[in-house]
Amino acid sequence: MTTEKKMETKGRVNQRKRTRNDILLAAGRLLGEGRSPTMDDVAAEAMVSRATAYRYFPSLEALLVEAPIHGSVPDPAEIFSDGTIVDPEDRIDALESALHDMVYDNEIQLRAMMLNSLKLSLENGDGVPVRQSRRMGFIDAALGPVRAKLGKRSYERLRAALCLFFGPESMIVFKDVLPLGKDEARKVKSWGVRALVRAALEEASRNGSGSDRGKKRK
Amino acid sequence: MTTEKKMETKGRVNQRKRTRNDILLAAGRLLGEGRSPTMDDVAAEAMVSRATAYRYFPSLEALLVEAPIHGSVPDPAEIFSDGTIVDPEDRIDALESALHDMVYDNEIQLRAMMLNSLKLSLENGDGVPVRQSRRMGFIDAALGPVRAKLGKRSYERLRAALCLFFGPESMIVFKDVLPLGKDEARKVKSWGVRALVRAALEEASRNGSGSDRGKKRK
DNA sequence: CTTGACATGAGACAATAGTCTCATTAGAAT
DNA sequence: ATTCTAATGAGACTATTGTCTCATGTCAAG
Repeated sequence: MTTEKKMETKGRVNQRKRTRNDILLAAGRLLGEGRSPTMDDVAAEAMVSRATAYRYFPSLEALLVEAPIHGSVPDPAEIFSDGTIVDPEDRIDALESALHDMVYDNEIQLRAMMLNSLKLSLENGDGVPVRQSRRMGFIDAALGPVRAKLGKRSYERLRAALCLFFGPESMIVFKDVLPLGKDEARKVKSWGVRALVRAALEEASRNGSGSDRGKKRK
Repeated sequence: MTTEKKMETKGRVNQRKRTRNDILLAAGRLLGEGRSPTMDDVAAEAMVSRATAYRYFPSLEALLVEAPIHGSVPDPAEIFSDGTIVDPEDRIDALESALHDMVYDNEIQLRAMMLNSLKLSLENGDGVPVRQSRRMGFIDAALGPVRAKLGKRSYERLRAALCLFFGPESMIVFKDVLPLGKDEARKVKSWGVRALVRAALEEASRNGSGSDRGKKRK
């Protein structure tokens, strides 16, 4: 306990980084082939022993969940670099459109990722897994210009609601439950995210301009 | 192959029914305690051998998926039977509140159900599984009074968007991705579904009262 | 009541997940 | 270059899933 130095920058850092990355790449490669690899498979593909793989990842699912998505992930900084899109609704809609294509292009990997994440959560039922996701950053980038207008609580509420529309989970709902095709799903999401942004902005302008005054009457 | 008579009504039907039910009840009991039981656990709880459990269910997951939902599944006809709640936003919100509790009370079963559905969709990648879900009927019941005001396309768009908020998938997003607690998730969803209903109604009243005229300018 | 088909129990078996120990290799500091 | 130690490899070990076989018990038709 007393020797609790920073293990992140201790020892042979580069070697560790390389090994960890090799394992993730190997897992991504196998997942990209549509397989459901075992830990032995991944270790062999990464030319690493199974024990080493377990030294870097606590479980097979934890590893697979972190495995990289192939297919280009759009860079929000790129979408909004030129200030051509200024209207908040349009910005959110443009982001949604880009992510919509990404999600449907990588449907199989994303389904595999969600499956592994669910397995993980069912195995250790106590803790919360907390899946990696970049969607919050994307939404922040799109909403940046109006963030100040909303107040913290209102902004976070909007962002959380938008998360329901952006992730691969929405694809599951639309495709497996409703079911709706890709284009129809896009229309629904476009309408929904625009309505939410509009509602948040209208509320803010009604209650006062800036900060958190007038939280909500309910 | 030729002796492919109806196995459903052959042999000791009652015994089979009782055994199957005992296993399901045992699984539900263990699940209700928040555990993630193994097949041995369920078999022991049902006072049945593991082999028998596998005779009735092809896998542990298949069993858990069919395990009974605890907590009463709210009956939309019951929630809205007395016309006390008339405002559309309030009706949707009341429905959401009831389903919210149901989803969080049965988290493990629902996660198991989603996991199973994902597995099926990945195994036979061609067909669409189409998961069973009652949420459409619930939403119809809550939205009934205003359905005529919206026009078919607008109504279906609203209903599809609301589906993102109502299902267990929203719990996944809020709990595993954001992460947000149960009460915070409830607030976000309450705000979101209200905003969507309001937006749909405002659009309708702006474009003309009844049917489908003025679909959308975009 | 007897009997035969059916349901079940008991347990072996292989595959995989995950843990642990100990020996070996190889990076980095000197 | 040598040396120390962090990183790795190899493999034993337990637990669980899912399959299979065979013996045993029990329901129900006659």
